[in-house]
Amino acid sequence: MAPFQLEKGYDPKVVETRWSREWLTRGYFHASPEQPGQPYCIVIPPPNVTGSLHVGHALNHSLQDILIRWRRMQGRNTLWLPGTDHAGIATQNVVEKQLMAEGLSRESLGRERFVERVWQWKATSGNTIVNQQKQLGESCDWDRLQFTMDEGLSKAVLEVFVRLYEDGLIYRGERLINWCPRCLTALSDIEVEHEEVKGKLYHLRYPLADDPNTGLIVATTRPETMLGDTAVAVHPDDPRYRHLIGKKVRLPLTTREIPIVGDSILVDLEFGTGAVKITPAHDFNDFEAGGRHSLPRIRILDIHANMLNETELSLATKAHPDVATALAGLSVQKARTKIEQLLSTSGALENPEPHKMAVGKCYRCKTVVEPYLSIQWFVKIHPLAEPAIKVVEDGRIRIIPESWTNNYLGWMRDIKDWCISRQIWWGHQIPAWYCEECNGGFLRSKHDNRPLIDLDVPPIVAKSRPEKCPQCDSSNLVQDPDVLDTWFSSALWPFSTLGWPEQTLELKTYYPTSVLVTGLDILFFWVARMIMMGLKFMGDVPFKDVYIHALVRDAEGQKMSKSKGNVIDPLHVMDQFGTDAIRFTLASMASPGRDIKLAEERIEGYRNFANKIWNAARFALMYLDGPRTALPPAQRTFPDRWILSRLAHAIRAVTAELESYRFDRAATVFYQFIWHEYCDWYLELIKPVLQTPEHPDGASTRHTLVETLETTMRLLHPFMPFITEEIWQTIPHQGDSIVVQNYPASNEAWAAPDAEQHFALLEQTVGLVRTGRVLLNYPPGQQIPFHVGHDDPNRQNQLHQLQRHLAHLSRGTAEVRPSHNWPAARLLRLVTEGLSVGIVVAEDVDLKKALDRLAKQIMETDKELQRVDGKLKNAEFVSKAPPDVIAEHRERVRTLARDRALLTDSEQQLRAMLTT
RNA sequence: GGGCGGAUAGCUCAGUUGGAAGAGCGCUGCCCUUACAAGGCAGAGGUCACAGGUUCAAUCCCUGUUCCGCCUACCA
Repeated sequence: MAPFQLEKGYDPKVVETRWSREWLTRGYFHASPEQPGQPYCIVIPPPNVTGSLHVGHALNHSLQDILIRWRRMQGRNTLWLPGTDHAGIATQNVVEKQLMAEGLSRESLGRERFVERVWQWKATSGNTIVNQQKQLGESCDWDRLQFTMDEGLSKAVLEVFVRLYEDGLIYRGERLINWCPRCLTALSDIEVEHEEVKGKLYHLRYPLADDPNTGLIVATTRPETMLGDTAVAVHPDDPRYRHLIGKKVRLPLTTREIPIVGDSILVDLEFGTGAVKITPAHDFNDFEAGGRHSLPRIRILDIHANMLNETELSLATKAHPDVATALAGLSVQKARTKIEQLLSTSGALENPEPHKMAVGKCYRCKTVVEPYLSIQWFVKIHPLAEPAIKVVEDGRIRIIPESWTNNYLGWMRDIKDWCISRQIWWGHQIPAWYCEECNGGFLRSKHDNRPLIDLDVPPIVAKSRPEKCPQCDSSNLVQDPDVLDTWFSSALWPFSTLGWPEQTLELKTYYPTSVLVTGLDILFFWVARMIMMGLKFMGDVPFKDVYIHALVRDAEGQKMSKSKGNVIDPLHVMDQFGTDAIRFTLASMASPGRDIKLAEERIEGYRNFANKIWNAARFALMYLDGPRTALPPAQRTFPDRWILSRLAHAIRAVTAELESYRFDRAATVFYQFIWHEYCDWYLELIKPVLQTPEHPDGASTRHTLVETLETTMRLLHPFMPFITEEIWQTIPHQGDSIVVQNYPASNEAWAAPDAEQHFALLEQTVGLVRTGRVLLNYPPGQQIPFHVGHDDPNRQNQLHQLQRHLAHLSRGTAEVRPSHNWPAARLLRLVTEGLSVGIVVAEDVDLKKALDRLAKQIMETDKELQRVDGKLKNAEFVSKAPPDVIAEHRERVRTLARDRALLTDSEQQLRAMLTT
C-alpha cells in the first residue's frame, strides 16, 4: 500500500520551504570533531556582508553543497563552514550612502559613531545573504557562522599582524600607491582594474637652460603633471641626446630648471621622442627613476586628485603666479585642458597624436585611481610567496583545472609587496601606536582629523593598547588611524574560523581543509594569500585542492551587471523554476575552463527534468500495492537485471566524475540514466507486469522498482536535495532523512553484460518498427502486425526471448522468424546490421515516404561501403593498421553488403506493390 | 607587449590514449497511448575555424594564420 500520494505536477515551493527548515531543525549539518569518519571540510568563500545572493554565489555554493552532501553521505566527518566578510570599503560605502540620504556624513558623525552605525546596519541587514543561502538548501553548519570582524577572528588578525611585524615582514614606508580619490584610501595593486582608453600623446618642448633656442621634446600622456617634473630622462646610448646628459632644461610655466639624466630603464629608444619627463610623485616608473637619480618628489595633487591650492602650488612647483592661479583646485581632467592651453600659448606644445593607454580604476567604485605618494603599511611578500610557490610546484596543493597553475605561479613569482593599510574606518584598525610626547605632538588632517604621523616616528606594535610609551612613560599614545585591507583577514579564514590562535580540536580535526571552491576572480586576492598565511602560521597548506569554476555570464556572453540590466536573479529563478532546477543547471554547465552562458531556457529544461523524476515516482507509487520480494539479482527478470546493471554503471560514473570535479559530466549521466534509461525504457518495460494482477514476476519487479528508485534518489540527492528528499520520504525507505543516508556504492552483483546486450538488440528492433510505423503513417495507438528476424542465429534466438517486450513496446504483434520465410507481398522491410523487421502494409497506405526512406538508406549504405572498402583496398592500411581494426573493417563490409542487398530487395518489393 | 583558453548541428555545449561525429534547447511530422503535453514517438540538421605537416588513418597530435574571450603588463 502506497503510504502517500503525490500531486500531479511537482511544486517546488512547498517542498523546499518545508525541508530547508526541517533539515536545520534536526541539526543534520552540524559538525563536531568527535564525530566518526575521516574529516572533510570546506570553508565557504565568505560573501560580502553587504551582498545578496547573485548567480555567481549560486554556482559557487551549489558546487560546494554537492561535494559536501556527497561526502556527508559517504560517511565522512563533514564540515562546511559558513561566514561573511566585513568588506571594508564596500560596506563603508553602503553606509555612507545611507548617511548622505539623511544629510549626514561620516566626518560629521566622527569615527566612533560611524563605526557604531555600521555595526547597527550589519545587525539589521547583514544577514540577508545568509537567509538566501539557507533557501538554496546549503548544508552549512550554521551554528558556526562567522564574521571576519568577530572577536575570535579579530584576535587572529592582531596575532598575525604582530608576529609578521616582529619577523620583519610588515613595515611602514613612503611609497607611491594606488589611491582612490573617491574612497579616499590606498588600494593594493590587484584592487585596481585596468581599462584601455583612447588618450593623446602630447609633445612638450622643454628649452635648454643654457641655450633656450634649442630644447628637448618630451612625450607624455599626462601633461597636467608637468608642474611636478623634476628631471627629463633620455637614453644614455641615444646619439640624439647623449651629449645633453648633465645639462638642464627650463621647465615651462615655472621658474625651475631641472636636470637631464640618462636612464636606460625608463627610456625606450623607439618610443615617442626618446625623451621622457620624470614626475616622481605621480607616476610609478618615474618614482623608481627618481629613486635612481635622487630626484626630489613634488606633489601637485591633493587627496581628491585635484590640483593643490594656489599657495601650495606656487610654493611646491615655483609655477608662475598666473599659472598657479589658473590651475589651483582643478580636477585632473580640467587641469589637463588648462595646461594644454597654457603650453600652447607659450609655444611649448607640439602636435599631440592619438594614443591608446590603460587607466586604472578602483574595483569598488570604478573611479580613476591616481598614483599617490603617501606613508602606508606593507607586507614584505617574497619570503611568504616562496613556500607558497613550492607547495603548488610540489603538488601539495592541486589547482583544478590544472591550466590555472601557471597563472598562479607566474603571478606569485612576480609578486609585489602588499599595501595593507586603508584610510577608512570600517575594518581592523592597525595595532600600532605612536607616542605623542616623544614626537612633540602630531598634526591632524583637515579632512577627517586623523593624526599625520611621519615616517621617522617609531610605531609601538602590540596586540593591545600599551599602557605607556616604553621611552618616556607617557600614556599619551595615538593609535594608527588606518585599518587593514579586508583581504588581510580573509587570508586567515581557513584557520581563524577554526579557532586559531587557540589550539582547538576543530583546528586539529579540520585543518588542512579538503578543497577550496572559488571563481578565478579571487585567485590572487584570496587564494594565494590564504596559501601564504596558512603555510606561515599553521605550517601546512590550508587546503589540498583548489577547484576554480567559471564566471557566469548572460545568454549573450556578457558579464552580468546591474547597469546593463542583464542580471539573472537566482532567487527569482528559484521561485520560478525551483531551487533544484537552478542547482542542477549550474552544475551541468560547470565545464572546466569555459565561462557559463546562462539562459533561462536551460533552467526551464531542468525544471522539466525535475518534473519527470516526480512523475516517475508517482508512477512507482501507483503500482506498489502488493508484496515485494528481493530475489538475488541474477534471478530477476530481464528488465530488472538490465536496469540494475545500468544503475550500477551510473553510480560508478557519477562517483568518478565527482572525484574529478566534473559536475557537468555527472549531470549528463543523471539526465541520460533517469530520463532515457529509467523512464523511457525501464518503466515502459515493466508496465505489463505491474498492470497484470497476480503476475508471477510482480513481487520481484515491485521490489526492483523501489530499490532502483530509492537508490537513484540517494545518488541524485547532492544535486537536487529537495525533490529527492520529498520522493524518498514518500516511497518505502528506512531512516529519517535522505540527507544522512549512505551514498550508493557500485554493486558488482548488479552488473549484467548479457542483459545489456539483449537490451541493445531490443532497442534497435523497436526503433526500426517505430520508424516503419511512421513511414506507413500508422498512428501511434494502432496495433500493427510485424515480423522480425536476424542473420545471426544467436541474435535470432535472443529475439525469440524478447518477443513479448518487442510486441509491447512496438504496439503490435510480433512474429519472430528468419526473414527469408516472410511473406513476399505487402511487407515493408527495414534492415540494419543484419537485423530485419517487416511491417505489414495495409491496402490504403501511401508508400512514397517509405520508398524515399529506403532509397536514402541504400545511398547512405553505399557511401559507407565504399569508404570502408576503400580503406581495405589500401595496401598500406592492411599492412600497417592493427589486426583488430582490420578485422572490424572486414566485418563491417560484410554487414553493409548484406544490408544493402536486403534493402534493395525490399525496395523492389515495395515498387511491385505500387504497380499491382 | 606577454600568457592562457575557446572556435564541433540554428543556439548552448560535451567528446575523441588518433580507427564509423554526441547531448540539451530549438525546428519538422504524427500522437492528449490510464506517471508525466513541463509529455510520447519518429525525423531533418555538422567537409569538427583556416592553411600546412606527422601518420596506413587526423575533428583529435605538431606548426602557422584568423577571429573571440579572459588574465597580466610601467612603453612615457
